[in-house]
Amino acid sequence: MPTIKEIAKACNVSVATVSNIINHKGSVGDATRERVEKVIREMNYTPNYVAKNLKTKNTRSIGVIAEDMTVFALPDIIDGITEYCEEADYQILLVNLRLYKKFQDNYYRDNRHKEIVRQEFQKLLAKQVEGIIYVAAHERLIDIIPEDLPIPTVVAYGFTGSGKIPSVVVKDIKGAHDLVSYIVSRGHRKIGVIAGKKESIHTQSRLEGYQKALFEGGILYDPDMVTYGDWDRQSGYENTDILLEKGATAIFCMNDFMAGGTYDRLEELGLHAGKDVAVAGYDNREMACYEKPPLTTMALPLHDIGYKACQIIIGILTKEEVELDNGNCFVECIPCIRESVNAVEA
Amino acid sequence: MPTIKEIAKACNVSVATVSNIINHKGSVGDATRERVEKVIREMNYTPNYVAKNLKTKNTRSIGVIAEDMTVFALPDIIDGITEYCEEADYQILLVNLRLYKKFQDNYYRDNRHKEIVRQEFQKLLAKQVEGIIYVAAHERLIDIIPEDLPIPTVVAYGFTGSGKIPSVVVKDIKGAHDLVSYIVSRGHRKIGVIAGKKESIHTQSRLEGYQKALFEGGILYDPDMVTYGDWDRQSGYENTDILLEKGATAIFCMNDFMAGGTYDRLEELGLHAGKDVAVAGYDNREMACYEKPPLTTMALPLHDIGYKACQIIIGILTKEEVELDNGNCFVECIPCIRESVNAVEA
DNA sequence: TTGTAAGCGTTATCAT
DNA sequence: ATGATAACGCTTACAA
Repeated sequence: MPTIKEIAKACNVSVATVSNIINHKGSVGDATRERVEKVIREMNYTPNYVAKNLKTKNTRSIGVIAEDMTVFALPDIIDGITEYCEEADYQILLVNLRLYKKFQDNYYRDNRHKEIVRQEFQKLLAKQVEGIIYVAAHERLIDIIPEDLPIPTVVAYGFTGSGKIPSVVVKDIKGAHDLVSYIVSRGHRKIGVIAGKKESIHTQSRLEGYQKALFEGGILYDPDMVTYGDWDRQSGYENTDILLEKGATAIFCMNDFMAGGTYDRLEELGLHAGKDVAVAGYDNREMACYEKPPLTTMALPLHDIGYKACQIIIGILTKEEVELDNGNCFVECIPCIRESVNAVEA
Repeated sequence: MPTIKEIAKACNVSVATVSNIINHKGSVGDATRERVEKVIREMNYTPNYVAKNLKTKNTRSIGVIAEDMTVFALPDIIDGITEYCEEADYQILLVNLRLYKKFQDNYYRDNRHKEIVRQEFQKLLAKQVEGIIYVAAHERLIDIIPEDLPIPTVVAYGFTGSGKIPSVVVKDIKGAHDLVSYIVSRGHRKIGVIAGKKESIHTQSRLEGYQKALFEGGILYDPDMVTYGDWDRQSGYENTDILLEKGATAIFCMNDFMAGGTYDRLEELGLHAGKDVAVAGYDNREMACYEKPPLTTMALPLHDIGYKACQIIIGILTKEEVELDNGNCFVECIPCIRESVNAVEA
């Protein structure tokens, strides 16, 4: 690969002139410009960005640290990041922590991963990225981001608690609210819920959304109508009976898998989802539209989360900061109304 | 961020000494080493990699060009790449072409994307990556890789045809063979197939595997027993009747979605998959294990494809080249035997 | 054991 | 309009 020096020599001009031509700076005569451009094409010259970056002290690159690429939310979030990067002409340095594979399910309680994260930040810093996006595998409090970083950081799909590090998260309260309001609008008054794990932020927010929707519908909130699962299909299956016994005509499951479990149990009981009992899920996983009947659910705005996170970080870099709500950016879910929530018969 | 010069000054030593200490080279006195290391820690110094890379002319980074991150195969492939990179201490520069979103379904017939690809290779070259992995969204002939690249390239999940650019692909023939052999071993002699699109490499290889398995089982190959779908659930549904009329006791669908369609039709007919008719899929998509009954299928070795691709490219860089079969590396599928293939009654 | 200095491929300042 | 040259932060002969 030729260098700018060789181009200069081949053209009998100085490197400064070649540099000016490449970067459309200064003023150069038309004749020399054409001559140099021709040689550049012929010799297939591309400027060495690492040299350029050293000199200009900007790399136009941002680091993306993913907790685990293979978790369902991540690809879409990263896709959103790459879309914004493409528009803004930034490059991405990708780090995949593979936390699930290394530490299993509750890696985030394992202290070993804190040190790993610290090291990765350091490496990215050494590579001179201009900002870092940390992508969590599921929403929770992310308190392992070094606070004294010389470059901006934002966390996508997780809260930071810190006022200094912006986070981009799902507008879960509104999502659940809208979904349950829809169920109410179909005439249901006895709406059971199969929640996720109690300590999950998703669970707490979605429960709040549920409560708001009930309130607006003038429906008494009965704490006994909410059961807790563990996000797995089996736990949806198991909690269904409890809710049915309490007279629920509709069941709001906090994810699609548990809704699938509810479908299973309903079928066993000779009941039909979307006919005898209304069922709604959350997340809009791939299987949701293949269930019978297709499951009404809330799609997570994953792509937009990534897009926003990137917008925020590049906004900080270019001083065109985007507005935040107390350090957080909330992104709205997209309702997927399908056939599993029947209208209740009068 | 301090530079090596500042560290040197703060320690009253030369930059060479500091450099030697950082890189564990040359010989330095214990006293100075400790003093310098202490200052490095105190001043929170990290070497600037872009300067280092400029000097040493290696970046220990490889470029990964993904046709579209959001396609189901990609995250696992990239996960495999990152795993190997982590072991080998290489970094990843990620480019997401977003081809599906830009050009819809048959983007690869659209000539515009060739120019895009060329440009991305050029950019990566400028960034001084040491190798490039091109990750296709589905297996097919990839003939758009520039041939005269100064760095090694490999394509993952696609064939190159060129002897110069290695490709890593699924051992589809064996996968289909093993799956169909299993069906045969369960006593089936009339095995229909719902293939994918005719021009797809996946379709052709899996058909060959099917034929081999029949041959080994001493079963006549009846071309009328193979129907062609378009990979979508609906086409599985539609082709089921044809096969049933021909007396098939088992149906091999070339992907899980079409197998889902077959389930749907069977249910309508009052038949039970895994009882009245055996059904097998391919790919092991997320929904496969949630079907009723859980679908027997072949898992694609996506993670291994990425891992291998990365191994090959770093192998070339380190001159420890890995062995290839005519420029290709074939990776084996993993059978997922579940409950959809019943034993035929005597 | 430690220091000096050249050089990696650029950009940018200042002359000419 | 063009050219010399210093500088970016580092590594690496080579010298001391």
